[in-house]
Amino acid sequence: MSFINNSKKKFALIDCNSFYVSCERLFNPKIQNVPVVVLSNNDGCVISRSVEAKKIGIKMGEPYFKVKELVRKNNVQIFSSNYALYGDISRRVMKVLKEFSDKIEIYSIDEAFIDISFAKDEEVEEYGKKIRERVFKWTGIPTSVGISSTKTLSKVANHIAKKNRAGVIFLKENVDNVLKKFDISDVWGVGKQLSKLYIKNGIDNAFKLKNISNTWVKKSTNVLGAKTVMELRGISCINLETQETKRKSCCVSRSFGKRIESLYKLKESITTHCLNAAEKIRIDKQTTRSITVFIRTSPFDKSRKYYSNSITIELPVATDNSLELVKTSIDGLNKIYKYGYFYQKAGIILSKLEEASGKELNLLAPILENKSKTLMKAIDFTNAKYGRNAITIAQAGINRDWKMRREHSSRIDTASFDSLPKINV
DNA sequence: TCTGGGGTCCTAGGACCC
DNA sequence: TCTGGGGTCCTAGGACCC
Repeated sequence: MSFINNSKKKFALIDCNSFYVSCERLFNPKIQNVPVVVLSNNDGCVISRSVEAKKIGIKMGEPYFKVKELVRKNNVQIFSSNYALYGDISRRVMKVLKEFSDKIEIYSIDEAFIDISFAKDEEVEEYGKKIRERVFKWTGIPTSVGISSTKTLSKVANHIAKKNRAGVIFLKENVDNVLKKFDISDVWGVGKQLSKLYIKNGIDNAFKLKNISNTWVKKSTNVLGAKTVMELRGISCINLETQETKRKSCCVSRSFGKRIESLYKLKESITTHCLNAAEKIRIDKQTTRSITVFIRTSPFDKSRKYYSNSITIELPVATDNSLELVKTSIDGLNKIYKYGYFYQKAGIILSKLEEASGKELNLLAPILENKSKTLMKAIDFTNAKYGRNAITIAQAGINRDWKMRREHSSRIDTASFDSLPKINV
């Protein structure tokens, strides 16, 4: 089984350039050729940068407050993240890509692998160009395309295509010269820790990694490390995941706009997160058997004592019922809350998710069960129609002064008519 | 003053069983 | 005083990804 002939495999990785920035640019002609940055939730960190912003020296993941001076000096355009918009544009991009191959793996919001093994070597680059052109024409989003015989190598190709602004890069044979110039920490699957380990052992580029011994890599890392090495050698062992599988856990968490102390406010936020998570799993027709509640103070604040704690509660019967989940999570919160700390973040994780179709063993009351199902349906319907949290429960709070900051939102939602720009004629 | 959020997979080690 | 060995299952925590 493991000796399939991979020599003719071809993976194309299509990755949207500065995706969030590109989405904002779709609706704002004024920000086309100027430095633009999109911030994470709470306007915390830089998570997307235009080419111009990169040139100025704004780093990925940098806290916003650290680059404020740079932003001011260079008149950088700032946007709070707008995931409703990005999600919608992403679906449109993926729809276009599906026309090029039905063997597609949507890997993240802004990138997808497709299998184009059917293309001949001499046609591949042309094909890549065609993909780029059509995505751009139909959605307005610029992309980079990397093509090679393994997913890891197509990542390398894509990285180079982005850096060179080449658009399309096809890495065929003789990749060694490319790999020699490819930084070890840029290799897909090599993170901070592995980089450290490799560099300590003199392996500082992808070529050296490709040539280390199997025994060493297996002993020093794990199966994933070994797979990366094989893939650099052109032996495909990370398959295309074409099936859209349901999630196995569901986490909803947020940092607060300002630190909070009171149990009362933590309850509001945990309740809100719980309602949102419950709605998410109901949409996917899933139920949960385990809920984790966690709270913590800021890990960056050295002037105060750090506190972080979590509790996991197993549910006797798998459920998707908001009220039940809220009640359970609040019980958990009561157990881990400590007075006297300034909390920065709270969240919940639903795990052990199951298909909702499975029979629930609630002997007590099928009637009760039905009633609550109807209620959940009504809540979901109303919230879908009138906006998230249109219907909520009192415990989720009304003021919510802990809500996250979003001071630079473009307020565009391509999936909602209400937020379409108004034109005066 | 101000540092995101949501996932997956792997492994070591404990619990348990015979 | 001496105190097996091998197997499975589960979980917490770590590392990685975007």
